[in-house]
Amino acid sequence: MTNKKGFDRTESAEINEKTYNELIQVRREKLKDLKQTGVNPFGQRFEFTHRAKQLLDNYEDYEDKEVSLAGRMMAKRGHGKAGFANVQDGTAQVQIYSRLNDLGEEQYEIYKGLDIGDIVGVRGTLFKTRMGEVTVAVKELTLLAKSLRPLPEKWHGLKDVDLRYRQRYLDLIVNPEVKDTFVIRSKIVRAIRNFLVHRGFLEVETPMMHPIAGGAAARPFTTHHNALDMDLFLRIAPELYLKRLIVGGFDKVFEINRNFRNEGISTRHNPEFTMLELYQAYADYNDMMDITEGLIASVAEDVFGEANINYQGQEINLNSPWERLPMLEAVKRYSGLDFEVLTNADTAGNAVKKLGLEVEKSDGWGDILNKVFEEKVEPNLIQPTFITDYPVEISPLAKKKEDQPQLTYRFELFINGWEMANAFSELNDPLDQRERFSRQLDKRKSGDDEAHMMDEDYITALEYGMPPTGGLGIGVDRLIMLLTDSPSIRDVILFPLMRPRV
RNA sequence: GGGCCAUUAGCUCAGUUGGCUAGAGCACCUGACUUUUAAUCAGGGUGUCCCAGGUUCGAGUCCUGGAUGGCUCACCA
Repeated sequence: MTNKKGFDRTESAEINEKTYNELIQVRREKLKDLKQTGVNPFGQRFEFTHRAKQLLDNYEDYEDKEVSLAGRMMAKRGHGKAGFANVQDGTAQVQIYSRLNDLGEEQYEIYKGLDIGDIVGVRGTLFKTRMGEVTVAVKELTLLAKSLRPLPEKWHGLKDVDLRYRQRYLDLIVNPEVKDTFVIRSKIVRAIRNFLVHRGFLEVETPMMHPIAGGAAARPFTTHHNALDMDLFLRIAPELYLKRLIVGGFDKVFEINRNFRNEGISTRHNPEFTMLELYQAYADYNDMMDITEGLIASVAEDVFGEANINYQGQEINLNSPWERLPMLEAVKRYSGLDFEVLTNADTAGNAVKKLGLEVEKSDGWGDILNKVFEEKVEPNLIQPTFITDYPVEISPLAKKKEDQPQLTYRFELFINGWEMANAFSELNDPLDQRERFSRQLDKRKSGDDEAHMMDEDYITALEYGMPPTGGLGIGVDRLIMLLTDSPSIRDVILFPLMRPRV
């Protein structure tokens, strides 16, 4: 502010300053004072000997020894010529005790001027107070970064969910359980990787920008490449690229990465979400059930030490084996309708209308079956359940069953009523695949903009020959919600999509 | 997109049937206090009551429209 040459910047800064509220202005004044006394409010690298959690957990090892640590000041209690404060680093909070006698006039003045939120480095000896709290008696204090804005309230934390998502860094600073959730998220993803790598799967990365959005029924985001003057889609699934790799001779591959779907937002849907997909040559959907069961139970064991979990008050037992229930049987069990008798779209449609469900003219037998399933069966599938043998109309990439060609070797896994995984014996007949894509194109023409596009390049790959293959997709965010007992997908995504603030 | 709900100080929240100059705690400022811990004690209120209209002598409060968010339904994993 004293720089005469920077006239414009100085002036606008001063105008801005007037609009800041008092709390921010006070901190800016302190910043100015610090600079004037020759203290750099935004310091350099600080070498510390310990992290807070180490000191708390192993107090006996460090008692009366000199330690140093760095972190953010989260609370401050003054006592005249001495004071306590809490410093929070990446591991925990530890108390520090600063006395005028130990620090000297100059440093103690700096300490007194510190605000909650400031980032400091301290060096001193470790002791326990009368009340038994592990504390660093500070000998030397270094300001590493001045904080110019007040933190949210110390006792209630930050509750406004809008602010929590938009300013996740504040959420992480003041709500410790949020940090825990994301640490667990990282552990879960690592456990998945370990599980698969140990079983010989190769992690690969396939394109996120697709000329044709395929591998799922969903509306894509569109974008544009300028140099090629080409429209592209953000991927809705990596499936077709991973199967090209199976054609190419990678027998076991997986990818954990983002998919993008241009659809509604809810507590279980974010436009970008993390998907695990894996493919294993010479395997089928039964093998995929074994892998799914093993993977989820083992991840829970790895991260929590047990496979019994509680989600929002609901006990869920992830120990294998899980029920494997053909869709036709599931529908019979929960709706009373027998689709082995209702063998065409008309009779099935009439029966379903009696249940109060709406049927479109374009719906085939399989679409109608699926509607009944979603409406009557899904909400009942709380404990892990594999629903097997999906109708061919809604499974354009799955191999038909040899004995029941209206069905496919496909399953979905349901836990807590949610679809958690989707898998099938992959369709490797290029002629059948072309036929399926054509049916999807018909659906597109009749207004279904989630139906599959024709992918000639993928069919060409199949024409070179793809071994019989089992493929599996698991919604990683939902798995994490379940395992961390989080009610909203936004609680397990660091920066969920939000409308920008005006 | 539909329905319901919310929006008041930096944060967490009160605010009655429409009625004085809009409140509390934390945070912040001044002073006291050298083992406190939601430190304490004395003093200080820092505000576009989400926005724009309207009704009224008078609106944080009632009405209309809008913004943002939450829940929920629809679509989807």
